Amino acid sequence: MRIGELASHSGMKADTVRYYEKTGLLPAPPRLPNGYRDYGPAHVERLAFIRHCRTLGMSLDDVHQLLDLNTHPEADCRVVDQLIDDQLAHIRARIASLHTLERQLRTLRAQCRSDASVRECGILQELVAAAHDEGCVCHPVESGRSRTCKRK
Amino acid sequence: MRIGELASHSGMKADTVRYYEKTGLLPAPPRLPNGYRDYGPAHVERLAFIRHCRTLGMSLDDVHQLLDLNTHPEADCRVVDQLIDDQLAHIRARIASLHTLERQLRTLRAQCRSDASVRECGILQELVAAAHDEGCVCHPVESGRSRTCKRK
DNA sequence: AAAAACCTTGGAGTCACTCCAAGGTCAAGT
DNA sequence: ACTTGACCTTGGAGTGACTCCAAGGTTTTT
Repeated sequence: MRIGELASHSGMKADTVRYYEKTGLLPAPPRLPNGYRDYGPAHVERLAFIRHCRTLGMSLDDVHQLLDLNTHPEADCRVVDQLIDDQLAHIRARIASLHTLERQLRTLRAQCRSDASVRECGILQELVAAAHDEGCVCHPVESGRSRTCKRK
Repeated sequence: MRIGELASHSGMKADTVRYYEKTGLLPAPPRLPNGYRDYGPAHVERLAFIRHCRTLGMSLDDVHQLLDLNTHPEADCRVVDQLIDDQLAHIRARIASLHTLERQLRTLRAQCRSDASVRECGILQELVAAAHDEGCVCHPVESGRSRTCKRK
């Protein structure tokens, strides 16, 4: 099996496969007489494993760890456990911060009348006001009273 | 105002400020006789604008566009509008995919008994099963009947 | 026989910084 | 006067996870 076939079989580019080989994630396969890489079922499987972990958001470092664990089956399962827990915590934090961001942008978006020129655009005025440190709609101060971006 | 003062005032590193200058986002300031950069209020303001946009998740390219728009106040406000809309769509897509991911990892995490060795770890078995293309708990096939990762 | 589609390598580019080395400058303390 | 330490300068390399390119070799298809 040549690299292109392996790649398309796994839904990645040949470049990516070569990159994984370079970083040691995928072992170098034997070569055909013409120098082409010649992959077998073990490579397909390992690549599928990597891809699956990647779709779960793991870093290549994480995947590397898991693959190493596979060769030390006597090790403690809690390592795997912890890795997944860390991943989950990371993702939950990201979701929370994206929710905040979405709320901020929604507020900002509501400032625009769309038929105006940039000069009068509520969004830009807000953004500039933020630069003046005057408070803005997207980052309101909870305890303060001046919640708008309009100056003074 | 020297670069360190400007940076700490804006909550970034001096390196970042120099990087912004190199990429043309922040205009190069005059220099003091000793060669140090000498910043004024205009730089503080522009940097605050950049920082605010960055906390809203915009790319430096986006920020660049907005800063350019500021110098063409007769342009159509819809450009700004569209930029924010794109940002919002982007963020919502990310949130959705992270939610999916979280569900997948939660399912995967539930496979582990924690007191076992790696050899018996449900998580690793699932991940390996995925590599066998056998279906797995984290990526169930909706219409199929074999929903578990156990072989056969 | 020619063209298209593959393969090889090495290296550069992406994004938004971050860090480092090697050196220059300046104010405060001993 | 001297040293320490904190700042500043430049250029360049490193990060993650690829992606793209050039320049060449090989295989398959037309």
